[in-house]
Amino acid sequence: MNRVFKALADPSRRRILQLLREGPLSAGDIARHFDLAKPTLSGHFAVLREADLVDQDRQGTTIYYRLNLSVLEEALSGLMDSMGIGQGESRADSRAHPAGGLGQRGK
Amino acid sequence: MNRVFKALADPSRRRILQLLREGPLSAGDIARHFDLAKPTLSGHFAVLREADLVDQDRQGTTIYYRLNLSVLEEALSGLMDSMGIGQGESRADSRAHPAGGLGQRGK
DNA sequence: ACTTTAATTTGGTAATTAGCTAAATAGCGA
DNA sequence: TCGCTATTTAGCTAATTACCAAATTAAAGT
Repeated sequence: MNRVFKALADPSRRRILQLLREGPLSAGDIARHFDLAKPTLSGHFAVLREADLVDQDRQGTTIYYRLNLSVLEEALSGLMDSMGIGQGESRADSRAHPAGGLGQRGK
Repeated sequence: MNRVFKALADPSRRRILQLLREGPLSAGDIARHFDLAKPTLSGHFAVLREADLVDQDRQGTTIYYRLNLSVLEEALSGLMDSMGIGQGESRADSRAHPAGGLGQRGK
């Protein structure tokens, strides 16, 4: 879980996860979206894999990465719970935050 | 927003935010919960302040830190949206994640 | 066996980070 | 002003990180 937040700390890695949201992509496909050398990207993939945020899946000579959404969800959900975000009768007199914060979002 | 995720990458800092959830605490109060030197904690406070995750409020000789929940909420919410978490008809054939993910949580 | 293509591993550098001790600053009360 | 308490700033080190170019591995096709 710490690894997940460490992984999320880098903008390139967050970007990779976003790209993967539409479906699996090969390392090369992803690389095309960045201005970084492939080894650099490869390093980012390794971090994401170690955080279990993506799964690898070799197919011939190309390797596909697939988003592991549940791990991300769990980490985020865990943090939110530990912070009392989500449904938490806004604890603490920390100058109550108006409204329209998180909670139940979207349609 | 990048600063927020960078700030969240460190476990001590996440812990500080959690402590602050119950209400404002002085630097010393917080320090008591850790096995770290005060200057080290002070550094963490600075990171949290720069990410705007906490506000400072001097009162005499002691400085109180107060959680800025809305900034955290916005960052998390932003990431979730960009990832399609929350209400997103689980896009991508990425082996649909069973159920009970995030979404609308809590009572 | 050789070549090509896709991606990773290796090895190295510069920048950042987390931690420390010691010194400085800030407010307050005697 | 002196001294006390609370916290930060300064200065340093060790570890980690992001990046790259060059070399290596892996899978296929010729």
